[in-house]
Amino acid sequence: MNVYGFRYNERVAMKTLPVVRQRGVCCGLPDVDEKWAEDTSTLMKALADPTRLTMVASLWKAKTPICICDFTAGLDLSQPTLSHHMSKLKEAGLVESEKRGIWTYYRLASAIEPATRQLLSRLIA
Amino acid sequence: MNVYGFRYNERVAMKTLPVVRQRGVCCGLPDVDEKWAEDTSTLMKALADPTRLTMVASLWKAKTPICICDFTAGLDLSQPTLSHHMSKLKEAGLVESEKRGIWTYYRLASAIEPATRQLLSRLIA
DNA sequence: GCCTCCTATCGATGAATGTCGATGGATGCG
DNA sequence: CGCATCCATCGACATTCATCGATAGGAGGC
Repeated sequence: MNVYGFRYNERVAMKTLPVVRQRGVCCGLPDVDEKWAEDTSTLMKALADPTRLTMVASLWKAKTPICICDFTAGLDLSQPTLSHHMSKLKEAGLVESEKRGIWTYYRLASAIEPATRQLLSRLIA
Repeated sequence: MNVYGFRYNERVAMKTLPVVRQRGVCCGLPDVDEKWAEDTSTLMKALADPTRLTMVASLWKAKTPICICDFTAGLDLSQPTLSHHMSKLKEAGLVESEKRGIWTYYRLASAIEPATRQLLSRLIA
């Protein structure tokens, strides 16, 4: 027996893989916080699209805010689609916008959590 | 004019947001590698689910490989669903498996790229 | 005041995804 | 050999999602 509740067969696998364990009995799992999983998956979903990743990376690298029309010129997608993606990023708290004249300028949200910011730096840089 | 191809209105916004720019002309975007976006989004997709995140975190924290039946005991989902999620993680290269007896043991893939591993450590720890 | 441009929203549509029950193969126990 | 257990796969289903065209509102040039 060990901390996981199953027995090892020392002869065959003293290493890592239990070959003999009680059938029908499953071992305990490490504790994983449910809320963490939910929240993190939300963030991952926001980043789980090449277009949105490109947008985030652009805003990350650009020193100047960018508006939708710039993306329509650079990416091969329709304006509604890009607007839709951007609004998802905004909803995820990754991006903030400001309207000036007829343009809406987007930039990385200033309130991004440090952990998330570090994640992005790992991801992009 | 600046490097992005638009003019600033110094009076109103000498800071960051261009208010006057040439209509109908969109500026250049920072270069974002297309393959990077594609590959990264694939990884994000693999992690964009609470169940899969829980699985990865469990394997990350556990010092011992875990089999599907352990997850069925701990998570409130059917065995086919968990098996399906695990195969997605495997397909993404995050997880590897070994069959011993009637059990299939899963663990974090040893070949995970260092960058990805660091990402996970940021994410989980 | 009219026209042009930028953008957000709506509705539709096809694709991807998460979930399950059923099934079958593989393994080991008695 | 018969039976129980673990697991992967299949088919089905409902939900979500990415994308587009159409549209409407807002802002500015002329």
